[in-house]
Amino acid sequence: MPELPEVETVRRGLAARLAGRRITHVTVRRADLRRPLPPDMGQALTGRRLQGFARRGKYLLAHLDGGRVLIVHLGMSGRLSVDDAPSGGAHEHVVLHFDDGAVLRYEDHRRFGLMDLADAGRLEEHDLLRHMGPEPLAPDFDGPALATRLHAKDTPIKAALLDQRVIAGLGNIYVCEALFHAGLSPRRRAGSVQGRRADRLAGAIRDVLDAAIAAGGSSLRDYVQASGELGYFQHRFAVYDRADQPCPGCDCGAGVRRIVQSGRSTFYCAKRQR
DNA sequence: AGACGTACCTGACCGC
DNA sequence: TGCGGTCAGGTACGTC
Repeated sequence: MPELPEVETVRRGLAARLAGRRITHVTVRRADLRRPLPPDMGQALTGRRLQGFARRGKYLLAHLDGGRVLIVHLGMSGRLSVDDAPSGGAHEHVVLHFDDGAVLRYEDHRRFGLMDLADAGRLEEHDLLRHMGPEPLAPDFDGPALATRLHAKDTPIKAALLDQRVIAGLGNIYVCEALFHAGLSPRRRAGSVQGRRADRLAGAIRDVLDAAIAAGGSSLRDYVQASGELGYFQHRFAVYDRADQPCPGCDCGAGVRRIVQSGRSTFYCAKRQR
């Protein structure tokens, strides 16, 4: 689910509501997510103040006073929402209570998400983060930076962009959308995306992510903003989940095509994407 | 190196 | 109404 725009939207919502608040109580109802929660997590969090929220790719990073960082990944169905009373639902796995009465709930019905603790000073060396590729919204991300990552890669560009070591934060939706806006076929060899093609793709990635963040992300099944509101970028998809429908501004007779690459659905327009 | 299948887990949906 | 099959925004592993 949650790809970079959804995690970024949640990050902003949590920062606005919880930065500076102290955690007074932690309830762990299920510790077996994709990997077990750190056994000492409740103890490590209780009494700590949340200094701020950062993001690396699809990972949310909650910085605590005392120099530790709570790392959260939402997997496919993870949801972080604040201010509501705990629902007590079957998939509410972790609940944090704050000194001003706020309640942060982590729900994840598929349990593909994870949480871990790290030292702030060595965050970049953490196993989950150290192999991650560049941030597509960083100021120095551009065509040449992307071209370097793709150089000599003998795999379809679709698969390369899903690889978090190549570029951080993209998932199935935004890869499909960015390739459409760049006019590049998902089947094209990654290594052939150089020069002006790489410029176009880097720009398309940035534009799609910016637009999705501005829309509060894409709500398909599980995703909501930290406030509980839905995102609405799903109404702007050009190709994702639009098989057999016409793509915007295109007179291709066949419409959007769905194929399967490395086991995942890919949506594209065979006329406009080469 | 990379392609591919499989696994993790639950729920929604579709056809019968 | 129920059942089986398929699919889903992610990632990690083993095997060829």
